[in-house]
Amino acid sequence: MPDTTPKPKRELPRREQPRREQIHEVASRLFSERGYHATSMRELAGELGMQGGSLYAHISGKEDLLVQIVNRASQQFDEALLSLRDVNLPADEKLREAMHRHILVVADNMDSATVFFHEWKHLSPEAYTRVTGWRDSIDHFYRDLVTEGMRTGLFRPDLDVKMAALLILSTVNWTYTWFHPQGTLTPRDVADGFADMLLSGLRAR
Amino acid sequence: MPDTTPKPKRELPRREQPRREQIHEVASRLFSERGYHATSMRELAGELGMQGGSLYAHISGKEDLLVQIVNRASQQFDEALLSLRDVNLPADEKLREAMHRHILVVADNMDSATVFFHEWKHLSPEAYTRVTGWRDSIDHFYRDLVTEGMRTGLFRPDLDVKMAALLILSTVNWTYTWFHPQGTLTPRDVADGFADMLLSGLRAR
DNA sequence: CCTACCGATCGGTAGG
DNA sequence: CCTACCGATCGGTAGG
Repeated sequence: MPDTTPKPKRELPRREQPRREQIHEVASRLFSERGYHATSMRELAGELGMQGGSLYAHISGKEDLLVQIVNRASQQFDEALLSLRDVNLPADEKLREAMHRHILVVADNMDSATVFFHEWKHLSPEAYTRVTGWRDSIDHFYRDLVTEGMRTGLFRPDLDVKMAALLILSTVNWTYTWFHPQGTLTPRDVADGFADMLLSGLRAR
Repeated sequence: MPDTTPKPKRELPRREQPRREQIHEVASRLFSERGYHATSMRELAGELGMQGGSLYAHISGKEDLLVQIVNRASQQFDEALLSLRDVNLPADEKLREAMHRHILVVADNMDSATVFFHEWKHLSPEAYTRVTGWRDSIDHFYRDLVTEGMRTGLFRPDLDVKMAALLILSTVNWTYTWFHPQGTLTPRDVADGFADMLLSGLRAR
């Protein structure tokens, strides 16, 4: 298919993002702060310095925007975690690394992550199914990791795999509610701290 | 003509239940399924078998409904946990009990809990402040619990109190996303399983 | 990207 | 609790 996108009359300065990228970013912020349905296209346009109707020169509709945000978030989780599958690491170190990557994605995309966790249920059936597939694959990743740890003798042999995976997922996902990217704690700090406690337990020896 | 009215998905509102109670219940369900802003007062009225305008004979406005739901949820968390403060139990057993109560509140009010976690940021300043106060007091409760465990030698002496409290809170709060009250796992199962793993760790001895 | 506009629907009210 | 209605605002479109 030929590219029918109209060429801009002049090159934008390099530090300026493409308009679509700006829209994505501002939409993520507004959707996360006010919620998807509570954000009007006119508010979004206003923050971008344009009129409401002008948005539709760049996007096809409001739902399209939500789908984009959620899709890109899923994709980032996917890339971060699934590439770890084949890495040759002991299960405990792999867990630490997975949690770090997982938290990094959340921390680097606090807005999209919030939208992702809050609005994915309200997507159209098609997009909904894709997100459900993502959730399953991430869940599967952590279950496999736990299973491997048990098989290699690094993890307790009596673990409930499903519950252990849920325990891990809870801690990394919930970061979207409290983490402050500008704070003193880095994603590395959080991942290391959480992984240590999860691996060794709170109880004194 | 047969009655084609769709039956309510959960429990049939009991006839002797006050109207306000029914409204609260249905509103919780709709707000949790579709989101607060995406739910119209006419949909809510429809599910209750009345016309849109008739709702206002019972409530003062839509926001009032949200405030009620969030307030009652906060209250239930408060009652469940803060009464544990003065109970004389070793820290590990108290942790298990606190997690059980916490998860029980979520499990018994999946809809309100979802609304609570998703919409509290969108409340009016007054209600927002109250919820923030609740969050702080629950956070405080878990931090005190961890501190006590360290002081009495039951917990590792090198714990980061703040991080440990966040770890615990993550696991109990996140249950609102995956727990199924009709499933085979009971809140007791989840609390015991999670508490065991948190206390003893995933690592083999 | 703007102006001007569409039908639909929103939360809420008046009067019964 | 209903009927009838309000002004406001919604997402989106046409034509430039």
